[in-house]
Amino acid sequence: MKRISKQTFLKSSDILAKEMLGKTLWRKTDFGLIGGKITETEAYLSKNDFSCHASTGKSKRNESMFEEGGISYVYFIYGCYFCFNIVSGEKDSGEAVLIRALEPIAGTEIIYNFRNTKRIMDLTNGPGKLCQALNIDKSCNGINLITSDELFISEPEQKEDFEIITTTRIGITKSIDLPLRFYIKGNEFVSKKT
DNA sequence: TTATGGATCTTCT
DNA sequence: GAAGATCCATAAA
Repeated sequence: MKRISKQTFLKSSDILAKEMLGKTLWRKTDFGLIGGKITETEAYLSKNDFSCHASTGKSKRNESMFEEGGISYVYFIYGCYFCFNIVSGEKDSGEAVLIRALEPIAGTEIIYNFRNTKRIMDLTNGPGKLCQALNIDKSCNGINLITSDELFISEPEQKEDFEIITTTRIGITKSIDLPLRFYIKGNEFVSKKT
């Protein structure tokens, strides 16, 4: 399978967020390889975006967000869940793309091991859910998504055309008016429509 | 079918 | 000590 070039990840997060739609996210587990098509993303910008974790400066928690594009940023939230981000832009810019939803395309039976639901729709349609589904935790923070075999991204097997819906982000309390959430039109594996 | 609140931990103030 | 880029069970209508 064909990996994404490093140049792609060096773009700014609002552009990268749209380009990640339709790409495939892979995760190696003890039970086999899991793959999913990225159906929903959100961009977090380095400037004038106060809901971005990097907006308050570098800290122990968000330091991998300041790496250069192509590194993973995983953090723990609300006491129970992880969220998975792809760092974008140049080193020290402090921006990232949050992956909010996937469509399972490989190793679906393995995902059922990690997720306690029977409905395929509920396996990966949310940031916390897809981290459970792919067994992503804090140990996945700071992984190089271009070179790693544990966690990486590839071009889809078949190119397909789809329309991108642009809307506002979910679950934040600052900079809520910015149109930085993107998803594939008509796809059922998104966390929320409209 | 929609609305609400609890779970539960890391980080920063 | 409080807030947070969430999820799910339970309650109400």
